[in-house]
Amino acid sequence: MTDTIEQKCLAKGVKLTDQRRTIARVISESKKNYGVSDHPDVDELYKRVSDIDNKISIATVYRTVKLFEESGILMKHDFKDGKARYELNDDHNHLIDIKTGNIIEFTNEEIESIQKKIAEKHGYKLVDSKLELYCVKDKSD
Amino acid sequence: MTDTIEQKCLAKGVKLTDQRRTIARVISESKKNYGVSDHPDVDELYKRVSDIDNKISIATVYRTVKLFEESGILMKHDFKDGKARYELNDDHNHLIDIKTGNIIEFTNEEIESIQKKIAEKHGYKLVDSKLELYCVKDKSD
DNA sequence: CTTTTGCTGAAAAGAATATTCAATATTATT
DNA sequence: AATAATATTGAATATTCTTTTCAGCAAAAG
Repeated sequence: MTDTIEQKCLAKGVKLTDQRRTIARVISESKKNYGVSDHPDVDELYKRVSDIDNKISIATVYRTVKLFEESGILMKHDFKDGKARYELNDDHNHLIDIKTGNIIEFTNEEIESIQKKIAEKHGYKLVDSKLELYCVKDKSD
Repeated sequence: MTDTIEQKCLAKGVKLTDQRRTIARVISESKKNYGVSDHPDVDELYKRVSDIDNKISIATVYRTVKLFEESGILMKHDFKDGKARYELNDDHNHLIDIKTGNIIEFTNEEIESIQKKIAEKHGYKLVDSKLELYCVKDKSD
């Protein structure tokens, strides 16, 4: 689960070209460089990618995030603002401040285990999940 | 929580015109008429609305679902297929079969209570949440 | 009843994403 | 290594979904 995108591509048989490797690198490093709650949309990814290689087209960025998403490497989010946002699919959840748009990431084993049980109860196997908590700052602070 | 859309609009001060009432009715009745897992997109809503009143424009459908969503009456979903889908905001969750697209609805009090606790732990109050389980049929059946 | 405000339909505009196509790069086959 | 087959890319165009503009109509306020 702590594999790099490159390792995940190898494991899933997704071919990595120079462009894809650059895009993968930008996504991998987005947290490191831009803070914990960084969820770049395609346009933002394109900007960051262009800083490294300005020959890469936005069409390739779209094609690549789609490819990575379909391979289960990336997770696509909406967060109610209309644009797709991408990040590594490492099974964490999001708490979204609906006033400010600020995003806090969290994981919770208890919820994960209940999710699995619910899937099983319906005759399914859980492959992936998405949990978003839309919140406002608590009065009592 | 079992109010009709009309009652919710009244409670929230959203004015109901004939067109909005028709759209509200179509959304309210979508489950009844089309099955439990019915999550119409705007185009589908427009078709159903047109069957009742073919003078209503698609612009009004877009305006109305946006209005209802912003008032917290409707919930907007994505389900990884790129188009917005709307349904009454009654706090249930979704299990999505990633092979067939079939959707099963469920609620779980245990998860709800953990969600509230997580929000509180971060100094927030939970307003709304969205949980999606992406699954495949279990081999053992 | 007149004025103001808001809603609507039709069309146009806008934004996000997907696709076409010729050029280039990669891989497989001799 | 040379050639043939296949896949990927950039640029431009097309498509899809959604929003906005604007003139006419309806509702509410004065």
